[in-house]
Amino acid sequence: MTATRERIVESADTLFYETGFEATSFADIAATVGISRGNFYHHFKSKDDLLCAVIDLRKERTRAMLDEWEKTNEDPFDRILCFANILMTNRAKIMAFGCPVGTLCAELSKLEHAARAQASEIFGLFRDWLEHQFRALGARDAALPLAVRILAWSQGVAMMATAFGDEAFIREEISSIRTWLKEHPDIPSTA
Amino acid sequence: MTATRERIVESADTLFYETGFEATSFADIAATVGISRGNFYHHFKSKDDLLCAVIDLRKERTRAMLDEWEKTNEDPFDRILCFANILMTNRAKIMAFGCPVGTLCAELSKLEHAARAQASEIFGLFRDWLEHQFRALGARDAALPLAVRILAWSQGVAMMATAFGDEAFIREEISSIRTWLKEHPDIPSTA
DNA sequence: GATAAATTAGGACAATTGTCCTAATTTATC
DNA sequence: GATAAATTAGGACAATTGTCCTAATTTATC
Repeated sequence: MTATRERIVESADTLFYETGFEATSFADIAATVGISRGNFYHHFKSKDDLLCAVIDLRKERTRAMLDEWEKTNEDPFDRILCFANILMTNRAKIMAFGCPVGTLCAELSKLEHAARAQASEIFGLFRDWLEHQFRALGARDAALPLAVRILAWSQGVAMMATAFGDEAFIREEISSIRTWLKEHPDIPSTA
Repeated sequence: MTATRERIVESADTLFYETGFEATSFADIAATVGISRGNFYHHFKSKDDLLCAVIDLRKERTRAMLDEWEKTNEDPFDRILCFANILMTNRAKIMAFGCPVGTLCAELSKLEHAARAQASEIFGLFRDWLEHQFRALGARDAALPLAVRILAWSQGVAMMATAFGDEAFIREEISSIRTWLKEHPDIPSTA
């Protein structure tokens, strides 16, 4: 049975997000899952191995979320707005713990951790998906710059939300993103 | 003599930035400063106390930097560009360790650390200073939103730089910030 | 230059860390 | 239902953590 393994990854995912990778101990995870501490090494060969499993889970879930947005929205414009709206949907957690992707990348960078590049790939999934949407909107060569721009924008808003805890600001920025999309000269079909 | 205390704070400042607060041990700092490990407690009553001293140092240096920008630039427009340019000036460190202010805020949030609010005040210094500059440019009620917007923008660019390590992107974004400032309808004197 | 105060070195401390090992228990296989 | 395999619990481990204490040393005071 791999149920235990999945429960470990699930708990580690939450704890790594809410308290950080380094600050989360096996004792913390064991207490949450309800298993013995020495039992981890039957499922993972090290804490780094567990981290890799958590990152893989996040990548998988990110792909699923992006697919879902694509499936439930015909208009690429609306799809991009789905992306912007996660700031509002997850506002409580973002204000408390920051963006899960950004904060993990930052922590692994400081630790010079081998999984650093893997974590950045989650950003890569968003970037590529957004580029695809902008291209569908007719942005052509501007698609990639626009994708990174809106990704950076959302990261900036997330950081301000963490620092100042201002929910109204998040709402206003999402509104600004919508206006920016509609009026952008490089996006012919929405202008 | 307080020289030792200052050297401790100095080393801690660098190490907290480059490897994180939690991941930096007294042993690490002691090795850098070249003193005994048990010697810290004559200068600081705890690691949290040392963190407070580091944050105070950063706030002091931020104030000094902002004063300097104000002194060496007549035009508030140029002053704001000084702010945007730190992304380029510190690009190597930002790509390696992220923004020192943002990453500290994020880490302390996750740790639910008492000094969390203190760290956010560094962002507050930038925000208030930027608001002051936008007001000087005639932005009136738009000054505060514009200040937080450009602060968020810089944070987003810093995070992308950390994740993707793309120096050209930083350069392009600073250029975009300049254009944005010049053409913004809420800033009469630059439009 | 003697005396008091400030500073430092070195080690002890209890707690915690990730890791590993072994014995017990559960589960799957025939 | 016996046997093998997979899983788990519990504890040992060496290393490291922040913290504290004491004795030695340096510095300041008169």
